[in-house]
Amino acid sequence: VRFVARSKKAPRAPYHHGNLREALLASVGAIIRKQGVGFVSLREVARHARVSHSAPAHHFANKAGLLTAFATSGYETLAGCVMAAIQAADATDPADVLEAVGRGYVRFALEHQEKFGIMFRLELLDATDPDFMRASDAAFALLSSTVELCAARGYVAEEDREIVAVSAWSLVHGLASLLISGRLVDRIRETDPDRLAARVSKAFVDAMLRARRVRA
Amino acid sequence: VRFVARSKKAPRAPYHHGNLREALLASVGAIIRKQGVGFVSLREVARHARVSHSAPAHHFANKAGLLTAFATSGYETLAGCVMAAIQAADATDPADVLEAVGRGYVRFALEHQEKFGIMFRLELLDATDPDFMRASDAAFALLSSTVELCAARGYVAEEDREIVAVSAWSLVHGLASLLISGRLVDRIRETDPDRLAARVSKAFVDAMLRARRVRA
DNA sequence: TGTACATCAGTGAACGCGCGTTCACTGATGTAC
DNA sequence: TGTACATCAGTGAACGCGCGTTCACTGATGTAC
Repeated sequence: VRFVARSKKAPRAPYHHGNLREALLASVGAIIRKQGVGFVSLREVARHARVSHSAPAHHFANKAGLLTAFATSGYETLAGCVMAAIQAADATDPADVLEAVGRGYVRFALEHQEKFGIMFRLELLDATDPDFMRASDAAFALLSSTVELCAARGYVAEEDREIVAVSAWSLVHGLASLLISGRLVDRIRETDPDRLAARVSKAFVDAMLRARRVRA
Repeated sequence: VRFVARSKKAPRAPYHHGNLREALLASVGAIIRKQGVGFVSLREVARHARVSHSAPAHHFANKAGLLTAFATSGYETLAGCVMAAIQAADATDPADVLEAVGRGYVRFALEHQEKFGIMFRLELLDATDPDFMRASDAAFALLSSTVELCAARGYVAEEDREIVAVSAWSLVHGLASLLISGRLVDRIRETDPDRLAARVSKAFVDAMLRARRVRA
């Protein structure tokens, strides 16, 4: 009797969650961080968010929809990290900005591995989702517009613009991937990833842009 | 009756496969190529190789063992592709060799996507397997020894050796990953991946090595 | 060359499990009047 | 302010499925004598 009375008094979990959509997305991240992408299932996500296994269906059409929304938030966070790095650099020279973009990209990947690890797994996502496309295009635009600015200031010859943009993206993407995969550890002396990213970005911009500047 | 007679005459599949281990590894590749990594299961692999679902257990301890053996063969193929590219370049200058290494790496990744796509997924593998470690170390040694040769010939300052090696690896690894992920398509004009890889490799070696050579 | 026997390489049934999705339901909320 | 009712956001049982692994088995091969 006392038990029943207590349970009546106890603050019952509300039937309506209030912000389940966001909570589910946060659960996806927590599960990937703790256990890995392979452990993400709709049921596990629901379990983590403490709702029934069929609750997610009210917010996402299916598993791919959930993961796509999660990846979309990843591209938004990426853009935010890159912009934060740009602003922190407080640079007027676009070559300095490009260096900051590189640092921001790698930093994002390492600080948000759970997001980075799924953003390029198109086979798990619905790549035609409009929000997803918008977010990923916006993130890519930060890089390519910086390269274009560099070209406008004479850092990159017109015909090299595309190669420089692709190289820059490949460089930081590869560095982040290798760092996360663990294949780089024990093969290099520089143990601080932020410093490594900064050194790699600087070496690239020094060699590919600053040293070959066509005109000021 | 006639049916029975025919089935008796028909060349029965031999009870012993003969080379099941290799056939299973080939099946892994075929399944990834046709359907993707997510479709690889021990049962599907056995089905593809036309044996019972429990046959693989005689050749691999478990699923991770099968995938690790497959990834190991990937690192061996990678080393082969890189060496083939080096020999095709017929170069004496180590900077030219480094360019060839880059081309070979990307070419391997694109021609053997089914292998590349699993070689860095350590969470699926048993990374402590001695054969796996040996094969991946050997592949990495091709790159780092080329960079060391470049350093010995004055192309890279002593203190930059590590950064150049990491940058080179990151660059080609990132380029291959982005090409495969499809995030690069429609964003660049150069549609031939081999040519793109050659241009990116050349731009990198030109800027990071040739232009900054310390001594001949 | 023949035979007995150990070993190897398969088979197929069975196990327990977690999955995505569907469906009828119910509690909570918001709105029209 | 109160009430009827539509809509929204959850629940929990049920479905059918494929998975990895185990196990007792059997056919094929190799080896000792």
